[in-house]
Amino acid sequence: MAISAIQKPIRISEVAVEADTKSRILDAAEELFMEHGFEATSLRLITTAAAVNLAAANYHFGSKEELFQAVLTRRLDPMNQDRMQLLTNYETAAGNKALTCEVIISAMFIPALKLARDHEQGGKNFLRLLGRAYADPAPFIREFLSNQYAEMIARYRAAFARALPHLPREEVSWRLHFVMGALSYTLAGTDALKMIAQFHPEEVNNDELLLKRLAPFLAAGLRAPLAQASDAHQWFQET
Amino acid sequence: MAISAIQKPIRISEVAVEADTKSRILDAAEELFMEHGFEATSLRLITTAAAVNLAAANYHFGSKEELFQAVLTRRLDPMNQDRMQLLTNYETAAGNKALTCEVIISAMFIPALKLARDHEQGGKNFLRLLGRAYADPAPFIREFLSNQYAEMIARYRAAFARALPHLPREEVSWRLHFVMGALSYTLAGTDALKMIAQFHPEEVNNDELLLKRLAPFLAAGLRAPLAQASDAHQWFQET
DNA sequence: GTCTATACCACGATAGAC
DNA sequence: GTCTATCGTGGTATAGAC
Repeated sequence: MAISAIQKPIRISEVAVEADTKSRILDAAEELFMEHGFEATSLRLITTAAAVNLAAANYHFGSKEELFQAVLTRRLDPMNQDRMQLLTNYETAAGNKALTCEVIISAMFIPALKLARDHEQGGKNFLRLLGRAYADPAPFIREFLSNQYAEMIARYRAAFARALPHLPREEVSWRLHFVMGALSYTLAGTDALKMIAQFHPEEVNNDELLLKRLAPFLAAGLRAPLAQASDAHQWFQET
Repeated sequence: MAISAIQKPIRISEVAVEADTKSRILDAAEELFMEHGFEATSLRLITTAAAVNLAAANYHFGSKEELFQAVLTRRLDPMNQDRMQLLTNYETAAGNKALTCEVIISAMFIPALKLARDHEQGGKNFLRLLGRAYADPAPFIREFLSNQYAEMIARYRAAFARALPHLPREEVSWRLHFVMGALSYTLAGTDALKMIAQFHPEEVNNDELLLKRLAPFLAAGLRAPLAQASDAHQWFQET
């Protein structure tokens, strides 16, 4: 579950070695992908920063795409494990009672915040990388995330369905989709914020404060009354 | 305001000419950018599809980036004009009274729906392209959209601030940010939907139905009570 | 098994001929 | 305006050294 379980462990016979080639590539790639995005980061830049040969990247990871996936997996996998564990803990504590939307949302956010704070500086940028990847059109990224998230999404959809028993299952799925959208967009942001308003400078990069604002917004949206067919005219009849 | 006002008009002296080189490039680029995204679409692919020489793209548009901006501007500019005009109309009709969140949201959505329906097939995909561009890390895209949206965003922020007088201005800005995020993510989606649930097939590509679900969700979020400092513990104290 | 040098083809861009 | 030729850089495959 820890990061070390995913990286190739250093062989015991070696004592106090430098990080091996594979890890050095992974670290350099993470930093550069976070800074410039996937397409704008060249393998030559990565391997130069890692002080390894160009061909080593393809040798260890197969392709640039697989290297990118390895970078994401290393942090994403533990975070999603945490999310599901936290949800299980909450459900156990609640016994037969359904969880509230707020509690479910906090189970999604807390592991993300932990990641952002654990690797101070690095972790915060990783969330931005993740948010961007979530909206990336590249099929390999979409498919990869789809697989990485499938189990977690299913667990959360079930939890929200219990918390919102009056909503049709379809509506629950849509609203979960909106929640994921607002979350990833918000995490990817910082640049987008500038176009909307001037904030207190210390707030823009404070993920905790950011999510404290986002969570009530989303919880209220989740609890919104189901739109009736008779309401439709007030939205889109005109023009 | 119409699209033809932005494209270079065909000179009157020519009768029933074929679309000129510049327009052919623009049309082919729009279709291919929508299908594969910016980075994955090569100028060689575009110029081949448009049946023009490779160098013609750079001659007419300067660079691949500027060609992309031209593709966006052609449809985005009229849409944002429509949005602001619609908001003005609503405000005039309301007189001194503040608009409701629902009405303001509909002023954002209706022009997007009009675009999606006007150029059937093409327009729908354009919204996807737009949603993706909104989350793209490329600096030139972020800066371009920032400029394109600045005026419209300012108008809407003011409208929401009037509709939500009890909220601090900062909170209004944040919530508008969340609204834009959920909207663009939803528009960019279709792929992301698959990871969340199986829907009625006819619904997945029905933008009108989609926005009818999104609008009440967002309106409820906008009206959410402001989180008190004393509420904070229930969100993020743990772990 | 690891790592390196090198070659290959596609890309965006541009200079110069027509 | 349009085209050809060419440049530098990108991802990738492979042969061979250790």
